[in-house]
Amino acid sequence: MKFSVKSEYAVTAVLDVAGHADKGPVHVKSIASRQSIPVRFLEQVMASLKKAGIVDSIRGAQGGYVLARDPKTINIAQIIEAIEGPLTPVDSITDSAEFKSSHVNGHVVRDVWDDVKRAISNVLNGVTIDDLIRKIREKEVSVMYHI
Amino acid sequence: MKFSVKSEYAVTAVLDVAGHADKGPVHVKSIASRQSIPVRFLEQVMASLKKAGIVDSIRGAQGGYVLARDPKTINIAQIIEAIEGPLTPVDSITDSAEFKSSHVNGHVVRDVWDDVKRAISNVLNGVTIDDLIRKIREKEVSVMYHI
DNA sequence: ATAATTCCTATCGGAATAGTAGGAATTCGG
DNA sequence: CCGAATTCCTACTATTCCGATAGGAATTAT
Repeated sequence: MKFSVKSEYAVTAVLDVAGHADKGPVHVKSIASRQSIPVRFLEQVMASLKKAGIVDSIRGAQGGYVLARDPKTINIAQIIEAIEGPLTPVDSITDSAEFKSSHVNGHVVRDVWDDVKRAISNVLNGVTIDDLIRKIREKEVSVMYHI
Repeated sequence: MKFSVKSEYAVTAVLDVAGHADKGPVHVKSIASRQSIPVRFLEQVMASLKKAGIVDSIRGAQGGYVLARDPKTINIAQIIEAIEGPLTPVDSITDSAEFKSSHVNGHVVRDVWDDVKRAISNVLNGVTIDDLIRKIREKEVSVMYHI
């Protein structure tokens, strides 16, 4: 029921990279300072994102990170899975035990849990990085006018 | 993104109590053994459920727990909130900081988070104990025929 | 060569989870 | 009225996870 800060960082970071796609590879330090994320921590996040094939890295001086795919094909579910592992890992604990499915109770409860997961999954799969980038641009424009 | 075992226990226990409503107050020990939950742990769960007004307790010998309300008016969200506190506690961490809403990024991400929470809430609020009891009865019947 | 970067791995403190434990308070049945 | 059965209250503990820090190796542009 809680979202890890790490996932939040991850999405934010991907957005940041996407938003600076024009100016060449984005390095961790600048993402970190723009988004106020601990640099050293963000490094790890980026590593996971890379392993998941969401970003690509360019090593060495003037290196950094770049989106690995079209923002339209990256959704939030993928990012979160990159960080926290499979979103529906067959629910742990009470799973192993068939002896438990003998009390129908447990089974029914787990059905509810599954419904919840499905709901989460739907939301998360329905939002792409591209969607969010657009939203951000809109907001930025409205802020400009506001000044 | 994870559900605590405690919440699972709680729902299961409420179901158990509801399912034995006829035979007078249900005591923790029998719930625990039927549902294979550590007795001492379940005690605490029941205490929370009581505090939340979901069950009532009868103390002393032959005491036990009873549903405090009509099963149709108890939904899963209420039970989980009884255990883990408010389901949407205005999202913590990045909330306090207005300095962070200056990067629009964070804001957009939190919007997604909110959508997820709303989705969870919808599912959980939409399922009552009565619903589950019915489901259980159906399954039990089908099991009977299966024998 | 040097500086800037990603990469790899280890460590750490604090919080949360899941569970255990002791014993007080209440109440029923005999 | 006694004793067994129960809830109640409070503290403790062990393990895991989370957010973060840290050291240094590998890579590469300049």
